[in-house]
Amino acid sequence: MDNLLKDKKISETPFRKEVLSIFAKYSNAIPLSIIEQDLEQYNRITLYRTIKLFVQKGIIHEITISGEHSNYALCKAECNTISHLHQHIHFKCKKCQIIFCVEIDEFPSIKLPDYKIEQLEIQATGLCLKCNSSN
Amino acid sequence: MDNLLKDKKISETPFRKEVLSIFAKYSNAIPLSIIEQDLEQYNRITLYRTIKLFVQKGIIHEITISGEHSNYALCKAECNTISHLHQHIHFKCKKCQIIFCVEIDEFPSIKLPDYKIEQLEIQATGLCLKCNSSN
DNA sequence: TTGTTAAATGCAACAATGTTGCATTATTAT
DNA sequence: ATAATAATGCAACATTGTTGCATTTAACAA
Repeated sequence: MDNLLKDKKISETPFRKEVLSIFAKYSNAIPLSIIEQDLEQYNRITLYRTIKLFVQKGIIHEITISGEHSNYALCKAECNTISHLHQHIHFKCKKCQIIFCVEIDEFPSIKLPDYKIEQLEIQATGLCLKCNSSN
Repeated sequence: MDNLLKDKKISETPFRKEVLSIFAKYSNAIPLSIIEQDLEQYNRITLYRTIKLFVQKGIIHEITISGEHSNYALCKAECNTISHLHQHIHFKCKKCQIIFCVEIDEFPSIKLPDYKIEQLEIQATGLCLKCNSSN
């Protein structure tokens, strides 16, 4: 985490470090509005550029859910610049509204004759661990 | 198709019928820009309201893919106002760039202990039937 | 440590996307 | 045909995202 920016060969600036620390603080995926809110030195333009760069470099990945703004979450080690391939799904809890990545043991595969499937992205909605148990 | 608007209990207007006919014309999912382009009597505001209404009424569904504008496609019969549950996945071909819904026989299920999964949405990328065979 | 170079930042200005109030027009149901 | 209701489209605005450019900062090498 500390050397993430150096590892990805991009300059370590206070702004980028602050954005990273915000991602680290949350265990779930967050929208730009949360980052904006939490940033000491907030600048809309710099934030857009930072997010774009982080996605490109495989530091974070974008989670898009219909009817919602994009959310972003830190990538695991297996991500790289070219593809964001995950052994996790994106889960949105209907009750607490929180969106997060959930690791799963058996990632499903889909058979589509004559197609070549290179990547799968799975979004699930329902009740998360916490909300499901407190029912 | 002809009675779709009446079935959903919303007024049949020339604008809505034209939007519907554009969806019918394409077999794949389309972004707003395509609809805009194809409409005789285009009005940005009315189009937004129409799309929103169609999604809400289960006439079309939104397909969101990271880094792209939303695409929309006609819903199958099994869709309703409350949930857009599909036995299909959303596929984007990396070569021809076309996004479409593909029916699949065995829709995967995911086991997540202590979670309650209510809906799954699957996006795949790769090569479509056409582009894969012409290689 | 300091100076040089290359990159990041932030302002201004703009482009695109999405929303709302309201008067007008069209559709629906009587 | 007419009254009631809903859809449309304009104006105005809000939000989201982008670009050029001058200034500042970080990285690197002397």
